[in-house]
Amino acid sequence: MPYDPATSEARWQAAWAEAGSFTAIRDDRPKYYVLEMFPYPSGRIHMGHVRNYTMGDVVARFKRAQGFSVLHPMGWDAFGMPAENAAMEQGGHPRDWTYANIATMRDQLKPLGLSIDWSREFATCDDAYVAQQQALFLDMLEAGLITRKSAQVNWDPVDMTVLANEQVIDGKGWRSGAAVERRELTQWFFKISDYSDELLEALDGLKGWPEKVRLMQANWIGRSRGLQFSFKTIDAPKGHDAIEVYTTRPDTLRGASFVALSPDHPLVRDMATRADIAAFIEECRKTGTTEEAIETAPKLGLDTGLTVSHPLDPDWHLPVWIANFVLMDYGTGAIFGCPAHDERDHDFAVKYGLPIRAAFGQPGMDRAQADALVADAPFVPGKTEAVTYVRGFAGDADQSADAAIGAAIAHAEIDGWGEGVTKFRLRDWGISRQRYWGCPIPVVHCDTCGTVPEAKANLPVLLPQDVTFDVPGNPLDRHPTWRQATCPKCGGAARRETDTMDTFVDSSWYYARFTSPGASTPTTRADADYWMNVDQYIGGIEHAILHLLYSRFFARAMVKTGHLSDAAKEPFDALFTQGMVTHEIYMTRDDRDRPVYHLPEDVTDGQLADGRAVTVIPSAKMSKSKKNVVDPVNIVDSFGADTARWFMLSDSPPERDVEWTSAGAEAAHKFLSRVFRLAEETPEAGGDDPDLTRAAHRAIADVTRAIEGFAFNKAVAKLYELANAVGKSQAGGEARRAALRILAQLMAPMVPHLAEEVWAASGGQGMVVDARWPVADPALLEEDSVTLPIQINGKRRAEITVPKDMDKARIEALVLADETVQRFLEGAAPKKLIVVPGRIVNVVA
RNA sequence: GGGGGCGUGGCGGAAUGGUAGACGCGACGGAUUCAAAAUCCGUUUCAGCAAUGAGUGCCGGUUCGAGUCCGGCCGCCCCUACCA
Repeated sequence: MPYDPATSEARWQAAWAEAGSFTAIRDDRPKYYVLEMFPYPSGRIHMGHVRNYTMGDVVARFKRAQGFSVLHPMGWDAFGMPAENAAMEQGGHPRDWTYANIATMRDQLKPLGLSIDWSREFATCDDAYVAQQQALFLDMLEAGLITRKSAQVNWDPVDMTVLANEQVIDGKGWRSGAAVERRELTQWFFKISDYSDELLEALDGLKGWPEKVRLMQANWIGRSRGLQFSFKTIDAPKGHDAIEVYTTRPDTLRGASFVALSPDHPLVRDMATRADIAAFIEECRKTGTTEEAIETAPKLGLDTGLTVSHPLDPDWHLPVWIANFVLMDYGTGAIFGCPAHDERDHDFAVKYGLPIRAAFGQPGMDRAQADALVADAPFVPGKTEAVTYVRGFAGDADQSADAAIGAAIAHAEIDGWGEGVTKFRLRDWGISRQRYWGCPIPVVHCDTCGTVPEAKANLPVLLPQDVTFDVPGNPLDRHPTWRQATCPKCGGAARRETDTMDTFVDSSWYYARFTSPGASTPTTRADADYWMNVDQYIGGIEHAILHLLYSRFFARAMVKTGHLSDAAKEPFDALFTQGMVTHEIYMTRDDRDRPVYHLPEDVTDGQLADGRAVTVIPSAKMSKSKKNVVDPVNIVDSFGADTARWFMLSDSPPERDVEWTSAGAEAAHKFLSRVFRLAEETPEAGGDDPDLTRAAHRAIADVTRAIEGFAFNKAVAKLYELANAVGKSQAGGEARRAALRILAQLMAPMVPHLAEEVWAASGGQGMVVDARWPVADPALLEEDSVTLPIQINGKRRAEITVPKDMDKARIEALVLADETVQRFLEGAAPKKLIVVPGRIVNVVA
């Protein structure tokens, strides 16, 4: 019987489903919760999904075999823009589009044979999920975790919608192409910044997370210590007696040469009646918000004519400028410029002819030398380096910047003109979206009572079905009746909030919902307490910051609102970030020399069907635009799921990118066919083979260690070795079948269907999915004799094979008697002889 | 600018400070076949017929011994950024 994954994989999947093998149940086994980041239902699964879910499946099946009660669920991150875009482009309704996509993708995912408890499946757009997310929102609102405030947004005047930063391209809306405006809107915010310090401090405890991700989060939270103080203004408009500034470098205060305000600063706004200032603000607005634009934008400034007095010397007056590089939403929107020790300030001072005065110089420099040092370029040494202050005001002249900053803050606090402040880069999380396809924010606006939370009894607030997308703007806004509501407080007429929630909200607590997906509250504590935390979370590095940070915040919010216990405030014990699936890119050029890309399946040996040669561009992430995509469905159809799974795990370490090649896929399939044949064709003759038994137990130890260390590529290599050992062995009958059963068990987490075939063919009891993970016999791991390499002066020159417990003295004697050693020693005695038992011998001549 | 990571055969990649290149791909040779596919058996870091020599981006250091540890360069990749 040939290896026929098409029929056998479906058969085993049915058998597992029948047995309920993957239904997660609370019992007295230790629990293990494996979770892969759930997919967006875009319409088709891609190779990245296959890799992600295969890795999770290896862990889930492995832990299950080791006796854990495993929770391994799947769901859909189902709200979001693409559904609305599809409705706009092709008509139809976002809901229909989404659920149709989910059905398609579920059908594509199931043939992969993942050990998922499908009974827990949900989509974040399900009414039940919306209901509980809204309940959670109300609880958070009550707990003081949510606020409503005015914020600047990117507004697309044509589509009449708010755009995310990444949807603004060159200052234009990505869809409409219209120039994006900045608008002030009142928005809902989660008060994540209340947790800045805690979210930062707790990173240290996340031992199971990659260092890199913890660092990225720490940088994102961005804690800094500095001095906040004000400059007294002279002749400023009413209400602006002082300009508040924040600085992390108060030690350079006496090197200040100007004060600069953000174009959005309140003082600037109040002065916008002046034509030159209004024009300047307009000019700054025009500079795009894209990275390139910011990077290449020249420093622009406008002298307001105002002056301020220096806090250390009231007679010292500094000019007040408006500068395009000062951000309103960091610090106070105003800075003092110290050109001597800041690159931007230096550029600015040179351009506008402002003085450049050094606060410090190289150790030992005097004031003139220090000023000369900074004339052409700023002097910005590390904060721990010793420098000499030539315009200092606190602490010794010779000290590090760190010491001087501390002294400056202390000085300002004692004198009473400033205070030490810790600031964070992390800002509150704005969740209002002026879109239809998201979770409605469950509040109403009442003329009498103001903004009022919807009553829990009235949840869920569901989206209306009768909407169209043929006109720009939010369909909820223009719906004839949906907005009409009753105020839960006074019973009067009220208007429903038409903003929906950012889809990051949906994915910030789905892991908790999986512990009791049908509950009529967000979670049930017994289930959440049993299953949380997620023991192993697996997903892409692209979610290193936002999704994971929001989830950490949400877990804390759920603790505060009683939906999780304190132990779950860090929801993910261990995190693994897997690499991408890449493929070569095949390109030709059209008659106007524009690139034309070709699908891998249309290219054979570097040629198209019509014989034209393609240019091969090095591997990159699979993307539709480059056409370097391989559809998992095609692979599963032609080779079977196990081949796709095996390939995804072999070759490259899981955290690195893996390049999909057709040769590799064929090789994987060839190997699996060979394993299948080995199991089918077990000869009865031959009897025992102690070497094979040893190889099997060696493999148990190695594969177990490799899987535990997320080194799936190494586990695969060890399985090749065991399969090769079986193939070469003369063992027959039960001895051979015993080795094959071990092979089946060890391969089961990776290629579960084939493993069942091999298990059944070699006399395994029941299904391998229910077999307990094998344990290596320590006695079989020990070799009787060892081969010791002999190094002479660190170079390997010979080797000896000795019984494994031979004592050092006898080994030394054997080494010295060795022909090669004698030749190198030329009769002399060795200077030194190092014997590392069981490992190596080194002769120092 | 800031932060992080990585440099090992033709390729993907192995290697608790202890035989560099496991395992796989590719290539080459052979068996089988009328022939091919499939399969099986070999060889495959480089130079050399060989003995042997060289070899983990470059330079230096620590060590009996360095791909691995330390210092300095070079190159590539990723993230992040006018954050005061």
